[in-house]
Parts: sequence; structure tokens; C-alpha cells
Amino acid sequence: MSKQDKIPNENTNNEMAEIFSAMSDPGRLKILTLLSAQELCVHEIVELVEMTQSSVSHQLRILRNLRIVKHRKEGKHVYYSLDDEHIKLIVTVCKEHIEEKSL
Amino acid sequence: MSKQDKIPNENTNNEMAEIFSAMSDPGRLKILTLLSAQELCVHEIVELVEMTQSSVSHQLRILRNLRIVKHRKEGKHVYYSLDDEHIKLIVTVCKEHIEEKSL
DNA sequence: ATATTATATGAATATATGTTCATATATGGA
DNA sequence: TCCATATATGAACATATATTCATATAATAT
Repeated sequence: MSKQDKIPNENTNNEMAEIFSAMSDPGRLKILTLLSAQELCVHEIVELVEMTQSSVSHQLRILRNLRIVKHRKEGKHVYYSLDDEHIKLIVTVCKEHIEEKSL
Repeated sequence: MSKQDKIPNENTNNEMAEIFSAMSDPGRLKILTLLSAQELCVHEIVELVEMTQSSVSHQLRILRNLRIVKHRKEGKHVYYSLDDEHIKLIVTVCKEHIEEKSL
């Protein structure tokens, strides 16, 4: 295996970068942290992260498009939740990383 | 513990977002993947990731500033390596995530 | 000393991204 | 039907970011 083979193929690498990009905005990261713990509907998220409804909705669309979150509709409400445990783990490991660094 | 308490404090959340931001560029992600496997000097990285020397150098600075990579100088060469195993783990988990999704 | 190789960096530019504002759609209640 | 609530979305704008180009610095060899 050559050194260059350590790099995933172009598509996989780009998709990984997209996932990290989705996690790289403070607002989206808060949303992901919340959804790591429980399912929430949009207006609950809006209150918890202190962003406008419009902004939250735009951000949720980004997370939806990448299939990082899933949603289900119930009456007037749309409930969002993490679509994948990997994301939860990544958030956790990163948090540990920060906490160890700041010692 | 209230729902909002699930979100790390503002500083921690921002630092986490910065880490993910550092990993969100395809070029930087390739660099990090390479350095997950072994220490490399700048011109080796340049060849492996097929970016210009200037661009690689700029990106390495970003990774250095966030203490994601460390470097040591040996003669004319500067060797870079991952400063932290957490980053390696995060890359691995993300790769698994992509690979499972694409089944 | 001069040239060559390795690396870093500032400025400029092009592109991507997040927020706001206005508005659209959908559901349920009066 | 009319209204209020919940959510989504397009356009515009401001900011952030990556790359390129030119150049600077540092080490080594001739």
C-alpha cells in the first residue's frame, strides 16, 4: 500500500469533508448536540439554540440533505432526530478532545 | 439537567466547530488522513495531495494554529504529524459512516 | 558569495456560506 | 371560512475561506 493509498478515493474524501462542513457551524453543532440526546421539533430547537426560526430551518435543511438528521411530521410539528450514531460519536470524541486540550 | 444544558458552553462549542471546520476542506482532510498514518515533510505532502506548495503551507498553518498537527524542523525540512489521536479517531469514524451510508 | 532547495507568508481575488427579510405552504382551531 | 401557529424557502447581502502569485526566509551545497 503506497502512502497515497491512505487517502480515500476522491468521492469518499469529499463526502467526509461535507459531513465535517455540516458540523463546522456553531449553530448547526448546537442543533446536532441537542439531537444527540433526543428528538425535538423545530420550534423547540429554535428556543434552545437562540436562533431565528428561518435560520434554524435553513440549517436543518443542510443537515437533512446530508442525511445527518431525519424528520417525521406529526400534525403541525416536524420532529427531527439524528439519523446516525456515528455523528453522535464524532461529537463526543471532539468534545473530549477540546476538554483534554484545555487542561 | 435541562435540555439546553446538553449544549456545551459557548467557548467549547465554538472550539469544536473550529476543529470540524479545519476538517471540512477536502485538501486539509487529505493531509490529516496522511498524517494519521505517518509523519511527513511538506514537500512529501505536496506530492501526495497534488496541491501547490503554497496552498499546502497555508493549510498546514491553519492546522498548526488549532494544534491539530505539530511540526519539528530537521535541516531544510519541516516534518508534520498529528498532534492528537482524537483527530485520527474522528476521521476513522467519519469514514465508516460514509462507507455504511453508501451501501 | 551564489545558487538551489524547502518552507512560509501577505495581498488579491473568486467562491462559498450564514443570516435576514419577506413570503409561501400546511395544519388545526374558532 | 378566517385566523393563528408551525415550518420552509428564495433573494439579497455580508462575511469567511481557499487558491494563486509574488516574494521572503532559511538551510545547504558548490
